[in-house]
Amino acid sequence: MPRTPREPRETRLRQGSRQRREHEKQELRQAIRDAAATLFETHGYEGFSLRQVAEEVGYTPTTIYLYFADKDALLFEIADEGFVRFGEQIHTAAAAVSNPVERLWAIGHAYLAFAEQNPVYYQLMFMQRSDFLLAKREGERRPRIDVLGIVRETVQAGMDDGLIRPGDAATFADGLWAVCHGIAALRISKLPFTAERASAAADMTLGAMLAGMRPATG
Amino acid sequence: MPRTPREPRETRLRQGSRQRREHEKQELRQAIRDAAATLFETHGYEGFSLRQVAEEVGYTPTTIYLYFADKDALLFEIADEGFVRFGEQIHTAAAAVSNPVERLWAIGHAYLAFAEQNPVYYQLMFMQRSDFLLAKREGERRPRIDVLGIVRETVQAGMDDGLIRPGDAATFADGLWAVCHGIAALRISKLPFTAERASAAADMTLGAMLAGMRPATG
DNA sequence: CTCTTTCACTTAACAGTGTTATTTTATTGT
DNA sequence: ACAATAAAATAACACTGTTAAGTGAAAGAG
Repeated sequence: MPRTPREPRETRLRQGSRQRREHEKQELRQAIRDAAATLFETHGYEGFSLRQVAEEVGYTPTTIYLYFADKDALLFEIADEGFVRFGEQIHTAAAAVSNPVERLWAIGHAYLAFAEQNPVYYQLMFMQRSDFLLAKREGERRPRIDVLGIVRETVQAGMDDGLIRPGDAATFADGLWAVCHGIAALRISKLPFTAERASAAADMTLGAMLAGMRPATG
Repeated sequence: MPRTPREPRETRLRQGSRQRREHEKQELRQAIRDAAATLFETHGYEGFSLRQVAEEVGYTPTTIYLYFADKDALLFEIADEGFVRFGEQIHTAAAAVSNPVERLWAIGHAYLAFAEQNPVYYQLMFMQRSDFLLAKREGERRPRIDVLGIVRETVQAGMDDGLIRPGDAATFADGLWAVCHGIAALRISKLPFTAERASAAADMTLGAMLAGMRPATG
């Protein structure tokens, strides 16, 4: 039989109560986060309001500040969820293909698919608040997502394999990112850029770029 | 001697007065427009406020509404000035080169130069309020600027000359626009995308694209 | 079981924003 | 000098994010 601590029952009760309260707090925090996410997705960046979130979740606006530092912090958490989803999709798409050039193609299309399927999130993450892209979370050092890193490594692999003309892999990666971002951004902006047109432009552009990146003796 | 009209002096005075008043009105309108433009350029899209414009120009906020329908109308006029400046720069750059492929290169660099030199305007015109791009002004039918048209025609000319692989000129144009917009947008977003890096990416990307667009037997 | 402290939450308020209806002021026409 | 007209200002509404102060209930200590 183990020795009984000094105040076994009381402390246990105390801790249980604390735990329960903490749990409830996290639950409300999650509820706010969820309400904010859906409200953001329907109303968009400009129409997103803290007060509406409070209304939706059934509390006064000031209560939000007990769980989030300010509007930006809440917005950042929404973006952060988008970043992990984005990262997963890019990663699985990249992992499915071994040939570096084909992998670049797959990454590009996964990128554009995310933008097409989550336009409001893409807008937040890469257009209105691209500063979030580099913002490090509490404690973490490196930013949440590193698409550019994956692309750069893949380009480098292609160069090593002789599939891509030698050069600065980082610059190639920048260019590929710019191409994808450009198509995604034009598609999302309310220009007469239909899904078909964007898709055609993407295939053409990525194709031309990857073709242009081939070694001279191709 | 010509016959005197019924009320020569009075009507002339009347007209003069009216003209003067109308002139003053246009002057104030212009003053508002100018103040708005500079204020917009310093404070950016999000920090741009009608009330600050009124303050700057020395009137109450409501007076602005006697000259502009609403904030959007004022913003549109600012954007519109940007569009004409942009159009001029693109046009002169395009006119300086005859070879279609070289002209595409020149247009691309003129595009990026404008974005680099007028980031706040570019942001308004092509990022935050790209809907202005298609909005037709009072009376005019077609939208203010048609970069895509120039690019498309140049691509078509390149195809006709056998310098560009046959295909859909519109899709090629879309792709080239996307590339430029992507680089400009990434550059403007506060990412660690220095001017040199953007320039290198631009040269590489446009180069690869134009190379990839060459006929097969190149 | 009572008292005190702690904590979640609300109320009230401030400083802004765009926008509208109403009222004052100045200018013009008769 | 007086009436019509146009320009500008006041006051107000409905919002926004955010902060300081107050309230009420639960938790901890004696």
